Amino acid sequence: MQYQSAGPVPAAIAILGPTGSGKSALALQIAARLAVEIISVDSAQVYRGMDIGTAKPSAAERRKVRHHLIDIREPEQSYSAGEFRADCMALLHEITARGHVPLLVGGTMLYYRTLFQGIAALPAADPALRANLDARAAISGWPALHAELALQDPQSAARIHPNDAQRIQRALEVLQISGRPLGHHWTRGAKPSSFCDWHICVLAPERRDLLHSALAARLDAMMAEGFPEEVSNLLARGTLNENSPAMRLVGYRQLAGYNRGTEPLDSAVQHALEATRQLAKRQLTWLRSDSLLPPAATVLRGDPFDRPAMEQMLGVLIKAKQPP
RNA sequence: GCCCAGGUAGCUCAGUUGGUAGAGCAGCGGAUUGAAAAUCCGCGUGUCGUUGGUUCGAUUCCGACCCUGGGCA
Repeated sequence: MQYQSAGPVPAAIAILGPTGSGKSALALQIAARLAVEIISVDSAQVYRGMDIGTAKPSAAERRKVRHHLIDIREPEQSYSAGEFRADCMALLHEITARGHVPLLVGGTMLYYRTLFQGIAALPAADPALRANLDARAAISGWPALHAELALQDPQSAARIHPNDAQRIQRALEVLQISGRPLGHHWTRGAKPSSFCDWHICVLAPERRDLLHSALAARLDAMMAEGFPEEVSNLLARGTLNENSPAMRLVGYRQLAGYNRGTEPLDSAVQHALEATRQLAKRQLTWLRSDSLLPPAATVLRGDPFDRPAMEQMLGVLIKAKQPP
């Protein structure tokens, strides 16, 4: 609500698609014709020093077009969907005030969801509390904590699977911090998405096999650019372990095994590729879901491997956004 | 050439004392509210190497052949 008084309703463009579907390339084509600033909607590109494996835009590209929400955290830190929403809302207004068009580019669909569908006003994560819950789970197991949740917050317990450690932990965390179940907060916090006039480009490959070969080629290129060195540099800091959010990222997690000597390189690379495909599949599931996009948006869907379709999408978009 | 061990799902393998088979991984589908590139859930028909034989019935037992390892020559 507080954003309605912040100025005119921004008109923004958003590009969504699975990893490797050419979001950045399309963004640069748009940037060549419109005065845009890019907002990265990517939970991995927030980390400094994690460039190759996150397919971050190059220094040259970032010099050409202003990018936001890249390199805003150290790999030891965490970022969150809630923080993203707040940061992004502020940027939408700042960029609009500068007379530029905000261009959102990324594949972190939960972040988009917080923008398009709103997010409840929930207490932030509490590391000490999480450590405490982890310790208890190590002794009695997550199903036991799920049983405990069932007593205090039956609604959440019914929704969350007993094996889903992360969500059980979050539900208990919210309960302990606020004394209220998750559902209580949900009914109060949701915000509408009508603060923005959205033009949304959805890149949805028709053929999975083409996406898979693009992902393989991109991983090869990352390896040639020195991805393993990037991972060993991160591990050399001595401050990261397998539970750090940054080291759970696709590729980094698998190459860390190679770096520690527990896995041969070819096998680590193969597993990294598989993890990338699985990520793309989950992103495509989001794109098929009807709980992601805002109801009132202008949505353009296209197959990124279909050149004419992409040209047409670009043309429609430029025409719609060009000032008269 | 001989001997031994294998040949079962895309891969690695289990199993069937004869009644046509199941795990892990991969893959596919789904969920997704401050870790989301995370986390979790669901989905298993495959000439059981080929071909003969025995049998009511063979992937299973027997023979031959083919292929892959290893050993001996």
